[in-house]
Amino acid sequence: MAQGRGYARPTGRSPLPPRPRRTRPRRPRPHLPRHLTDRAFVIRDHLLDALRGALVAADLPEPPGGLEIDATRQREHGDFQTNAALKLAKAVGRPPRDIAAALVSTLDEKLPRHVARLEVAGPGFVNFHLEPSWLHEVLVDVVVAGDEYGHSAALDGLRVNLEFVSANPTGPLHAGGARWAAVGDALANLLSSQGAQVHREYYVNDAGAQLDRFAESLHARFKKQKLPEDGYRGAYVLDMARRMRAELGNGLDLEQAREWGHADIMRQLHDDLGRIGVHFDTWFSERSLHERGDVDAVIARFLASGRAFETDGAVWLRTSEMGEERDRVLRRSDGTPTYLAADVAYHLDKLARGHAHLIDIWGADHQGQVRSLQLAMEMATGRSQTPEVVLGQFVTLVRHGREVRISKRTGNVITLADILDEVDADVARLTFLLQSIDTKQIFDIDVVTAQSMENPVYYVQYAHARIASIGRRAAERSLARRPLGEVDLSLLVHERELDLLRTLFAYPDVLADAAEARAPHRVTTWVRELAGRFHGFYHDCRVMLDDDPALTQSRLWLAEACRLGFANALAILGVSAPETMSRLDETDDTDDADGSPDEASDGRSHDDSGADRA
RNA sequence: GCGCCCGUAGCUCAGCCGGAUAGAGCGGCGGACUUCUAAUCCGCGGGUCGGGGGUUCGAUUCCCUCCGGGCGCGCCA
Repeated sequence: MAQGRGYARPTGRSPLPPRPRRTRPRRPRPHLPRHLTDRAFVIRDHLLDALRGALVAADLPEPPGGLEIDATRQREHGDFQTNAALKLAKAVGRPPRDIAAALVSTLDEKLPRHVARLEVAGPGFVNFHLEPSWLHEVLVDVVVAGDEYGHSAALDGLRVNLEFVSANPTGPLHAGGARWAAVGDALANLLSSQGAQVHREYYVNDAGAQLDRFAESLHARFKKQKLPEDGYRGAYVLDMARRMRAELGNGLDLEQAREWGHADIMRQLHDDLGRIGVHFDTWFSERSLHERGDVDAVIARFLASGRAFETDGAVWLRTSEMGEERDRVLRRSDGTPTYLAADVAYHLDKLARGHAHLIDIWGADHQGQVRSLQLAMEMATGRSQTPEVVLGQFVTLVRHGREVRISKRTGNVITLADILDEVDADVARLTFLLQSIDTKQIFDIDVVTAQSMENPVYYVQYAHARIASIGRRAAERSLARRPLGEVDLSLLVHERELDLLRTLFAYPDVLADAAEARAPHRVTTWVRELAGRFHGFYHDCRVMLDDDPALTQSRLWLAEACRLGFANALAILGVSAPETMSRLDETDDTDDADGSPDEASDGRSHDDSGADRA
């Protein structure tokens, strides 16, 4: 990530399109006393400095690719390790263990602060075993950073426009769209944690034929006529027709049905997204682009600049000049602009509104559009890789052990609202954030609902609630945390305690890496680990000890540091951090009750299920 | 045919820009509640990291190839 300070991070190929790199030098935000992000690297920089000194003293060059110091994976290997000797072996023509031994003996002359001992291990690693004191400093860092713990200024001030969901307004949001809602919102939080100014945006495709067809279906239902050939036959259309009649009475024409239907769907989308805590800054209407003439203007500009040409009454963008196999149509021979033309106009508008970096989260079925849009944007602006498109794989809904696939067109879908009727929003959100968006997700309704007591959400929330509970107990005893400066943190030496601190130490890296990789699920992975470690600590280490006020104080602070970690990570994921958990009784007989087949998937459903994927 | 994603323990998935004996949850078996909520903790069993090459001191991780699965390559959105 961004902290390429002191030690080199090789610039590897990322599987995703290039990321905005921090262009300005890191400058801490003024209102923050001091970031852990900055301080956490102190230990590594400190060790690197020492190591660099040892290299010089031993008359060794910097290893190719730079010096690296990493946290070890196994406790027996100490706290940090360097592979410097391994990397140096070939260049210097000496066995790696010899080099490592030389480094160690030099370092041994004056052990760096916090270092207990050094050793040569394995093929030639140098392992740093540290005193727990360094972890006690981590605790201080966490507490000092408070709510901003782990945050960074890496993207300070960068204006990011993040478009997600953007499902067609032809039906309620289904489970597929819900995944992008959870992921997009968490990604927005994540980028904000790195200092970016993130604008959440939903593109409303209210201009195309899809909406016409939907309006026809609604009107047909309303008039109890048969549906058009490729109409929308989902039950929700019937529902809507019923409500429309109740609200507006009989005798509506198609245009009225269209307007009412559109407004109603928009309200549903807004409400359903609100139920899982997702709120957009802008709902951008595609129709408005056409009405303002932006789409025509884009086409005219391409024609004027010679980047487009007219043949057989259609306008083509010369993407073949960009190394593509074929050109792309901007305006059909019937005079109507293509989806691409509108999309270009839309993304130009985002730039014009001052957003420096554009990110779109789309479902994998829209992959075919990525290149067209990016090339067209490059031809219009000279900027490549704009927008950055994050593609996510589908959600497969499973119920009663069977995959259920149906599109909005052909029948019912399991909507987000349906899911939220059975599962609380926290469970839904975290479930969507459990795994990488590169893998298709199996959303098993029965597992997510019935088995909720073993859900990771509760595991994590319970850990947070336990901390709150300790706080309440402490308050009952009028036991308050004393100022940190008066507390002897060196009493924290239990392996459970140190594990917690190591986990907290890793958090700034996790956040920064997750943000850069556009992978919010990594935050989920981290917070689950923190929860696991906290439960272990809680079990083995009693916090409030009547006969040991000093240890009690340091453990209260440790618990507080953990609380900050939970609150912070859960906030990024958009999951609540409850103070209490309602006691689990034997009351809920987890039976599966209902059955209705369905499925859904799509991301930026420019169409929705366009041609019936089923 | 070409492109993108995936293929890790019975199941669902982590494993970050290569690092030293591959992790978690669920499921199975066996333990721990007079003490801050046992929605917890501890132990056991379980893996040719899809197959095969290559790069490297070192590959689950990078490259090539094959197999399997998902998705995409329109004057559709």
